[in-house]
Amino acid sequence: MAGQHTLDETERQVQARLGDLKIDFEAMAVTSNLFRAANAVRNYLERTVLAENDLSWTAFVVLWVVWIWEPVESRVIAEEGGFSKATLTGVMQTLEGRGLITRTRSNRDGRLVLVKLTAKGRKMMKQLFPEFNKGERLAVADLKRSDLGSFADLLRAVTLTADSQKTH
Amino acid sequence: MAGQHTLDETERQVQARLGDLKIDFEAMAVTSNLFRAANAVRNYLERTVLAENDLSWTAFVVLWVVWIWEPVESRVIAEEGGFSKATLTGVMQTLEGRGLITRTRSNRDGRLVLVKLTAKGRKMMKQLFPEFNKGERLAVADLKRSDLGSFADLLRAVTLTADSQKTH
DNA sequence: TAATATTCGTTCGGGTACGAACAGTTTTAA
DNA sequence: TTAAAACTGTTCGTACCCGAACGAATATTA
Repeated sequence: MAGQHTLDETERQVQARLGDLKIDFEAMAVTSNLFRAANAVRNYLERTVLAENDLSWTAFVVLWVVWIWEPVESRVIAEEGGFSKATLTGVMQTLEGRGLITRTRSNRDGRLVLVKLTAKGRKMMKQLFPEFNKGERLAVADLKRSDLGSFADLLRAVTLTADSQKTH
Repeated sequence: MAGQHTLDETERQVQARLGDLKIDFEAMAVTSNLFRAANAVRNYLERTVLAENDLSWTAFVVLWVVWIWEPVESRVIAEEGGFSKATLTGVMQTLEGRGLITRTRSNRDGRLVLVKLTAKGRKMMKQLFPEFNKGERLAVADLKRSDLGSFADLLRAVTLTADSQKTH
């Protein structure tokens, strides 16, 4: 997945196809590398820690959000995890079938569904999350420790900007 | 999708569930924000520029790689785009059906498939890519221009580290 | 040369992933 | 109070998305 072509070569090819149209290559490099990085980390964690527990990435995110904030409403899980309600319904059906979470309709507001972990789900997360975090640590192991904070800030800024565009 | 809970609050909840087990919260923040950012940018671009041309994210990536490097072998597209060969086959069938790409078996090596853009595909990319790049520029518009280079470098470093773990 | 191993793209099965349409619930307005 | 509007989670249809198994082609080895 590490692009085998150099950045310079790519820029030349783009310009050859667009004449002298102005392209923001720095922005292009950021988004391109953003997806390479996210994919690489995700694939790595899916193939190691998560595969051992037979969990997909999304299933893990759902379990994580519920683990931290239970009891939690479906809409919060979708928003926190960054996927649609439709996706969430399917994933939660799988997780409920495996006895890892429970869903109950709220008494206070009949539209809401409250999600909790079962004892089995809680036990799994207590063992799984520390291993997952070890994987996260490995993924950033080659970065300078002092860069991590500002790195996270840059990523947060991108998220805010992109999300704000969404509504306009 | 912007997490409505503060980072501090999340850390407290994690520690409450794990006792004094050591967790690398900085690594956690980086990977968590990495996925929020990638998702936010992807959703934004899919709903605006790509939706106008009825293209999925993956379909666009395939078209982009072919546009730049045609004629190009399937395996290169998969590697460059960061998805599996199985995924690629399906997406290319769709794109071929829409008359945007062509696939021909290589004479030199009968295992390889060479992919090219049709005139229609080329015309689409020439109009589409500049718009897509405008979206990329907007996504990083709130970052300091001088930070973009090092930001891309950090992302590249994460990719390299995660990919190298893959083989071990 | 002939058996073996490797590489490539496809197929298959199962699990995401989304927007749109929907039914049920609650809130808002008149 | 009732009609309209807003909100929540599910279903539906379609398109990804992956690992594993596969068949065909090429490379390697003896």
